[in-house]
Amino acid sequence: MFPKLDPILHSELRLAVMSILAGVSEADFTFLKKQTGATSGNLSVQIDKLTAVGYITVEKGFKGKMPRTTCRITPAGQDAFNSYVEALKEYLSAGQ
Amino acid sequence: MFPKLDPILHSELRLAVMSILAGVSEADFTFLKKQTGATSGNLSVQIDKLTAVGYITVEKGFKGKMPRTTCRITPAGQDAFNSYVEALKEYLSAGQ
DNA sequence: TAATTTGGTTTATAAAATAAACTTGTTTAC
DNA sequence: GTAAACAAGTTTATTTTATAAACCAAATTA
Repeated sequence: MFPKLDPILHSELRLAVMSILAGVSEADFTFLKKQTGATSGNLSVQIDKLTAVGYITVEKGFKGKMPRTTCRITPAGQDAFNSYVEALKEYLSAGQ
Repeated sequence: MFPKLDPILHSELRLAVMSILAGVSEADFTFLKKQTGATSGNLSVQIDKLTAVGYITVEKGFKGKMPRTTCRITPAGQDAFNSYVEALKEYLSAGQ
């Protein structure tokens, strides 16, 4: 009845990051930080976790002289996000 | 952009319990255990948490000689559940 | 050149989820 | 009648997580 929710996605900040990345081709660290309102430390940790499971890729480069960390969702990440949305619907459609 | 998700509801088992209780007038411990597939210990703890914040009420009685724990959602619990669903939609509707 | 800001990472702490162990009482088998 | 198994939970302990605090290096500004 209740499908298991992917623990990687069932996290407020990681879900917000994935939600943003699902809608754009790429987003950098500072953009994600502004959009989510997260602290740098928390965002850094959660980006690492999403990278570790292959849901996003991280590219480090420079914008002028300043470091820039660019994130992109992977096909596996898109699939996982879609599945998570479907699974959640089972929970939210109570009593229907 | 991303609303804060109620941490009490953003938990797989508590959300499943609330989802069930949102659809019925009452449900007892063993029913919730079967439907969710949770262990007794975990279910007991999560029911306590939902009770502590006033999202559900618990009534202890007997069915014959056996103890019976009956749970019901409160109006505050219904409101919180509805708000949580709305908040989650903001996260799930990525790129739309 | 000193202070501040940017863009992060690493480490520490607090909170949560979960499972394992235990309790109390009941039913069933011998 | 009593020992074993089961029902319905609770309590406690352990493992993960989430989050914040502290830190760092380089760049910019005063």
